Amino acid sequence: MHELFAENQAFRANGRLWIEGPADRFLGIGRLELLERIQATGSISKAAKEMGMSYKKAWDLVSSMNAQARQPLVGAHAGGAHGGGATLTEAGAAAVAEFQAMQARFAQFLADETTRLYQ
Amino acid sequence: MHELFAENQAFRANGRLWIEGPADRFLGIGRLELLERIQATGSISKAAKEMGMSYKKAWDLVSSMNAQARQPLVGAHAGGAHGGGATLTEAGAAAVAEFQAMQARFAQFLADETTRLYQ
DNA sequence: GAGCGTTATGTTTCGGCGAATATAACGCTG
DNA sequence: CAGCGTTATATTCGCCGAAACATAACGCTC
Repeated sequence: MHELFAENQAFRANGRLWIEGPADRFLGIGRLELLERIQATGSISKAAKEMGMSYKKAWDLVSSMNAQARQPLVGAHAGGAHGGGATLTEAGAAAVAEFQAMQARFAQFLADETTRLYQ
Repeated sequence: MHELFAENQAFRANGRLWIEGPADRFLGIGRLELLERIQATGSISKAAKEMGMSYKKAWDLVSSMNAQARQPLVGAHAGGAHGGGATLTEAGAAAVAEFQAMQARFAQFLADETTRLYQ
């Protein structure tokens, strides 16, 4: 394949990976990062702000994930001590861990394919 | 992970794969199909029509690929016997073959990951 | 009970990308 | 030399998905 490319060896394999259900996307790289930041901040709105995403969009994503999973991945409540908050459920933490592992295997796949481009 | 999903086992790993250069995407599943159809029909406009794509978009894609490759992947000429036409160059045929192989490995990766979701 | 920051949800606005349209040139055929 | 189907390229139009905006409710604190 390297024979095909213009001089500099800056070509590489890249891609996107996700898990999808019958109706909708379930988990992808963006949703993963959102879950990670909800875990870190204890808040959907803080997580959204960190990612430069509107609260509404973040909430829609959380809603989609919770609707598709057998158990909700995120637990949230309005009002109270600091206005409310959100936390990852046990199921949410498990989903994060498993999709991180899947992402890691995908990164290795992409690295292998990039290597193969030049061998 | 299966513990997480709602009843029916309709969840699966899915994704997109492509080769990118320093400035732009070089080859993806859409560009691959376009090249295959150019090879089959001998025409950019026929290939575009088969894919429900405007000629302009198809031509832009061909132009992008030709610009990034050391040798053009598609040779085209206007006028003549049947108005003109386009064919895959030797480099184009090689690119198609190699990216098809990469796609096949990716399909296997996705199948493995989908299996893993339920094991 | 007023204030705060959050969750929760609907409505409106906007920008970018693809689609559609337009035009020219090419070179064989009849 | 008129006609055809194609390549080649610029410009305009339209739509849809994302972003922005708006509003309500919640429950703790002071």
